[in-house]
Amino acid sequence: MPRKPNYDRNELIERARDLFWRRGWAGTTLKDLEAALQLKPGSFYAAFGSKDALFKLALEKYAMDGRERLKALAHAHGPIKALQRFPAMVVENDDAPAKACMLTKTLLELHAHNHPLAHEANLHLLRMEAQFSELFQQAQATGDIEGSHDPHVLARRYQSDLLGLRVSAERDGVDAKAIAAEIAGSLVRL
Amino acid sequence: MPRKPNYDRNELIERARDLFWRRGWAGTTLKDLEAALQLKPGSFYAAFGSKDALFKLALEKYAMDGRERLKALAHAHGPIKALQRFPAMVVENDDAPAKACMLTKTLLELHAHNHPLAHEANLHLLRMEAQFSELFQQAQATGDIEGSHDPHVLARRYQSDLLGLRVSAERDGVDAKAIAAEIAGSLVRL
DNA sequence: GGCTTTATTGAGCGATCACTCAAGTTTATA
DNA sequence: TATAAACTTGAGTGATCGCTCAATAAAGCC
Repeated sequence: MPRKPNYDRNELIERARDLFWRRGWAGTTLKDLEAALQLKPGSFYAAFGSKDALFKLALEKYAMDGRERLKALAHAHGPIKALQRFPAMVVENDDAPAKACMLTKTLLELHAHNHPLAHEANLHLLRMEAQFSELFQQAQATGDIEGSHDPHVLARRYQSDLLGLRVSAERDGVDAKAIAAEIAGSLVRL
Repeated sequence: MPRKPNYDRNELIERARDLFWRRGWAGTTLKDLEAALQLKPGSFYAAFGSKDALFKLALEKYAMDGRERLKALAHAHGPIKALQRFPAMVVENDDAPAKACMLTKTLLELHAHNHPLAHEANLHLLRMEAQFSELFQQAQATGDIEGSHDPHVLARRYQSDLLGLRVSAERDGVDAKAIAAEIAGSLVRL
């Protein structure tokens, strides 16, 4: 009976993710979103409810993409090679709206305000860490790295290094690829 | 002939630094600053000119404190021990307004907007990196670490690890002290 | 072609943003 | 003690914030 929206909701969320990722939460205004999504205020609020609700969807899309990229890498090259290639992959993606991690940016911007989105970002980071841990565990099972290390400890350190790498990559005049190579190299000696 | 201000300018800058550090640039309003500094708008603008000008002063104070803390550590324990203790020192400072680095937060929030303060933050990070490099060089001179490593490469990686550590420390449920210990530990095997 | 249902539009809401400025107050010098 | 210079005050500026809503347009079902 009714009328269908003349936009692709999924594509709108992706465009919103790119905006939020680049400009941050406070740095992205509704005017920006209306321009990027080609939506008037009324349609925007009919479709998404609020700026925060859309940000949450954007965060989820961002996090899911990250998990799937890692999973694809592991499926193609095995656990240890996936962990070694992931840092460079993240840093060399020139199409991305920013080098820094959107979860990091959200966490740092909103954590002090006890904003629910900061907690949301942390949850996504935890899921990513669990995936790292799983890969380390698999790498131990296949004998690629020593079995004496605690995979959770390895994952925690690996993620911290990744977060640092991506902050560094956002800076001007820092050779992030070199840092990525060093992180990968440190996994060889395990 | 004139009248003296009834506040300590330096103390006001420190209070502003703590606010900005915690809440970020957009997240700190002039109302917040007026309340924390006990200054009416007129006095505020007479004293500092603008929110951005005060933020710049706060950044400089933050960066200088960091450099001096590292310098004091090196003077007390020598270069290699200073580099080993610095991560834990940063993470265990419970009085600080935040665990994350103010330079990182500023850079990530404002870089996409080409805001001058993002460039300012990057400059302070470069000065810090130079100080790390100098300590690595000294550690090589005293034979504490191998001479084959490029101190600039070591400093770049060390700083990246530190940035990651401090992002991790801002998260809930992450054992940052353990990560700090691992960063320190990796310096022993050089 | 009605009829229902949803999408679209855009003017405009109250709140808050960083900031201004004229008037009043305090202090040091003459 | 009169004067000049700097500091303090706080109401109020225009701009922008996220968001609302009544009016209008379009699409599927009978």
